[in-house]
Amino acid sequence: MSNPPGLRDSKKAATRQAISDVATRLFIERGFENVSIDEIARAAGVARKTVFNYFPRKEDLVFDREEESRALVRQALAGRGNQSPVHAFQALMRALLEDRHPIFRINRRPLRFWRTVAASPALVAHAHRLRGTLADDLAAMLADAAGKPTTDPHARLAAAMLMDTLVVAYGEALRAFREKRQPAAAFASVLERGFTGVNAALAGTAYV
Amino acid sequence: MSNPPGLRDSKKAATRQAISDVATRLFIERGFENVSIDEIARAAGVARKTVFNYFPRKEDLVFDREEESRALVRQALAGRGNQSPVHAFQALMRALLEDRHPIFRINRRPLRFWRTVAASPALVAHAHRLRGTLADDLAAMLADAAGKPTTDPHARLAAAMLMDTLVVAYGEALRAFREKRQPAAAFASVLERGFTGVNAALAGTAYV
DNA sequence: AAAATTGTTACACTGAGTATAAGTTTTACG
DNA sequence: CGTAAAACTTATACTCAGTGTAACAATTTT
Repeated sequence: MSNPPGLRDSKKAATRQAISDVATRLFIERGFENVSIDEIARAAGVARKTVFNYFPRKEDLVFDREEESRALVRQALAGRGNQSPVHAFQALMRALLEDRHPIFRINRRPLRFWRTVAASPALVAHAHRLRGTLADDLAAMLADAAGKPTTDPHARLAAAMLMDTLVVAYGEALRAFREKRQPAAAFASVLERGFTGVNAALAGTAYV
Repeated sequence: MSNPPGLRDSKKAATRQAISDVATRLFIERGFENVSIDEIARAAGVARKTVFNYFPRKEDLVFDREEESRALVRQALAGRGNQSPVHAFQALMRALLEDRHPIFRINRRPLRFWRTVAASPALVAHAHRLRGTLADDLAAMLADAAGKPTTDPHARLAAAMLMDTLVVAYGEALRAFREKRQPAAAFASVLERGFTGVNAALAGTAYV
């Protein structure tokens, strides 16, 4: 499957990284809307088309780590043993928090990142869109794990509420960090409230 | 405040309606992505710029009733007496369902509408975006009603979960309608589950 | 009936995103 | 090795959404 990297692949990785780095810098300096793909291509010493090659939409230059989280969840649900799908998901989140997993990294970088996002209507819109598609995916995974049809409303409800919990908890953790309070405690507090809600909502179904 | 309509205003309303009707028809016939603003303008006998005058973004030709629902909620929260904000919201939703309010209309029209939406990635994305901004607005309204800062995480959690409940319940009602089951019952069933979850999540806060 | 408002239009422009074919570099294979 | 196939990059040209501006036309006000 995964052969030794090879010159081509490492060049590709380098090009992709170069474009991403240049774009990130420009976006932070001047804001997402005020940087054109042309500029990014020029600054990265690459053709306009090459940028689109790696990042089909401009927003992908900012958000390009969806797949990572999806894989994490899929994996956790696959290896959940006889635990219920929702509890497996909740256990995963608690573990990620406990292990300080990079996906929940709470420091100055994501703070700056989300500040850049908040400053751009297009990026805020894209973030909402991502939340939506991730919730849809999670719903399908939960339904699948419970052996229900992928459109089961209980799965959709559970997935959406779990996503909300994560988003709100993470946002609150960042706020706590900014205000020099305890981020992990803030995160956990919202997390447990949300989980309590989900468990109550789904009581009596195959998901909890 | 509201003077008699006047020729200008009625012409405006007519133009807007004409554009909207033409666009709706074309979108249903050929799909959102396969109809350009130019075509809509031509078919409506109006300048391209006039279309953008009434509908700043192409997606607004499809979704243009956000404000309506926002007003409904704002109104309910304003006149809630000594009821908690979340319960006032829940009571409103139960009442809208009970009264067969047009906003929760369940028949062939919204079914076709959402089929058109589902067929277009851009429209699905926009629907997610709308869900997000409506949840943000609701959070601000709830926080405001409870006398908390607009960024209160509990308000955000409640608002997001309430939005999810509505979206999933409505989707399930449409599905029930399509499958000739009882839409209202399906709606109510998801609604009450969601509300139970929200109430459990927010227990002990100022919101329930 | 003239003047002031306000909506419509024509024109020109920017920038995202797509299509295609030609040019380069890497890899695979004899 | 050296050549051919595969894969990435590039140039070019295009479509379409969305914005800015100023001229124009219709309505409303006085």
